[in-house]
Order: sequence, then structure tokens, then C-alpha cells
Amino acid sequence: MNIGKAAAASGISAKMIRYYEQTGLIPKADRGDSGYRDYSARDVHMLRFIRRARDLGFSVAEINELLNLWRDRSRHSGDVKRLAQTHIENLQERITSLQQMADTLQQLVDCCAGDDRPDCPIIAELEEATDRSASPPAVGVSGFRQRP
Amino acid sequence: MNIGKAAAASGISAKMIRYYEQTGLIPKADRGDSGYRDYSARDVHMLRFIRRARDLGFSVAEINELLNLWRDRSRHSGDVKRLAQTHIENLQERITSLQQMADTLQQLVDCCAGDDRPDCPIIAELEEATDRSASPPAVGVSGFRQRP
DNA sequence: GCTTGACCTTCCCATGGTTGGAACCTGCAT
DNA sequence: ATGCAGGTTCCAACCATGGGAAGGTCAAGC
Repeated sequence: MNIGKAAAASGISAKMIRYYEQTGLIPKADRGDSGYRDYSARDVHMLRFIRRARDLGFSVAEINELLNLWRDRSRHSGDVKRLAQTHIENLQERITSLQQMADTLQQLVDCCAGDDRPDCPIIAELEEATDRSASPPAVGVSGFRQRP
Repeated sequence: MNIGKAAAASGISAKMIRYYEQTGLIPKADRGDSGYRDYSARDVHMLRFIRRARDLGFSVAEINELLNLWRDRSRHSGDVKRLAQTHIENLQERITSLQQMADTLQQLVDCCAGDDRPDCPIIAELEEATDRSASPPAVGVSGFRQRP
């Protein structure tokens, strides 16, 4: 099977398959007489494995570990579980960080009139942070009010 | 004020200040006789503005727009609000995506015994996705059960 | 004056995962 | 034979950031 077929069958682009081979994530593919890479069903299986791991947000380094565990028939599921849990914690950290950004920004947006006047709490906040997390004003961010 | 002081005062590293200048996000700094960059309090103000925008997850391109709006005294707050709202949507998309990953993975982790045996629903899932989103099995992912 | 250490300058390189393109070769169908 | 689709390698770019080398400058202490 050519790299194009393998790409279509696995959901990983031909470009990335070559890249994974180059960086050692996957072993070097066999080559036919023409020099074209040749992939077996087993290879595609591995590529699909990689694809699903990427879909779950694992880094290439983590996928490397997962592949080793996958190949290791005497693996301990505890090792897999630890890896996954660490990754979940990683994801949660990123989520928390992004959510904080979104929340802060949403507060500002809620206070912004959004009209043709220049006064804007969003700009004001960026200009001079009021550290609302320490002492949140009850009335609203930066004291701005919507146009009545 | 030297770049080091400006960096400390703004929270942006000297490296990044030079980078922002090079890429045109900020104007070229004045230079003293020695060739050292010289920053005014106003410059630091702008750098802090940038820093806060980055803390809210805005990209450099978006910060460029924000800076233009900041400098524009006849800006329309509606423009700022739109920019911020688009960014919030962007953040929410990323959050949703990450949360889905975390949820899926958490389900798998919950089903994994995490002991010294090789059987592992996480590996099994990666090996052959069961597309649980389409028809979620009530009993558990991949039918794995914890060791009783 | 001279040394020392901290700071500045520019320039290049690396990260991670992915995509794009150029230049060239092969396989297959007409 | 001709053309096109798809393979090959290599090089570059993205974004934001950090690291480091090689060399110039400032300020303090002797």
C-alpha cells in the first residue's frame, strides 16, 4: 500500500507519516523497487492508533510511550493509567487557564456598551489592570455602566 | 530607561520586546548615544497593555488591532467588543475541544484497573475506536470492568 | 587609569506539529 | 508517447518564546 492509501486509511496525512518516520516515532517503512514506501495493514493499524492518541491531545512524546506500552504484551495497565491521568491533569490545567481568560473577558464584554462611542471597559482594563480577582467590585468592572 | 528596566516594569522579557519591535508590533525604540534602546514611561505603559492582552490569550495579530483601537481616540467601543467576543468564542472552542478530550480519557481511566496486568481499556480504545459519541454503551467504555 | 561584573547589542538556533512548495522520479491509462 | 496522478527529498514557514555566542558599554571599586 502506497503512502497515499495509508494516509487515507489512517487519517494521518502523508506529510505527517513521513515526519513521524523521520523523527523515529514510527519505524522506517519498507520500500518497493521504485523507492516508494510500502505499508501493511499492521502499519495502518499503528497509524490509526497514533491518530486516535492525537485526537485525545497526547503529545508525540506521550504517544511514543503509548506505542511502547501498546507493543509490550506484558505491560502493566497501571503504567497506561498513570500516563493518561497525567495527561488529563495537563488538559485540565489548560482548560482552567483558558476558562479564566474567557470569564474575565466576558465580564468586560458585558460591561461594554459596544456602540460608536470610544469609552470601553475592555480597553480600560488593558490600559490599567484593576486586579479584580483580589477585590472584585460589586458594581461592575472598572465602574463602567451600559448606556441607560 | 534601559530595556532591562522596561522589561521588569512591564513583565515582558527583553527578548520579547526586541521581537515585538522587529515584527512591527511596537514602534522602534529611541536609542541613546551608546546604541542602547531607551524607553519612556509611555512606552512601558504600552508594554503593560500588551502584556495584559497576552494574559487574556489574545494573539499578537489581535493585539495589533487592540493597540490601534487603543491609540484611536475616536474608536467605536463596538469594534473592541466585537474583537473581544470573537476571541471569547475562539477560547470557548478550544475549551470545548480540550474538555471533550479530558472527558473521554477520564471515562477510559475510570474503567482501567491500573494494576500489573496488561489488559487496559485505554490501549484498547486507541487500538480500535468504538465511536462512543455516536452510541454510548451504558455499561462502560469497551465493556471493560474493574477488577471485582 | 584599570578591572570587574552586569547589562546591552546583533545574530543564529531550537522548540512542536503541521503545512506548503520546488524539483524531480515512477506508475498507469490513454 | 504523452500526460497526469502521486511518489521522493529538501527547504521554509507558522507562532511566541527561550538559549546562547560574540562583542560593545556602563558604573562601581581599586
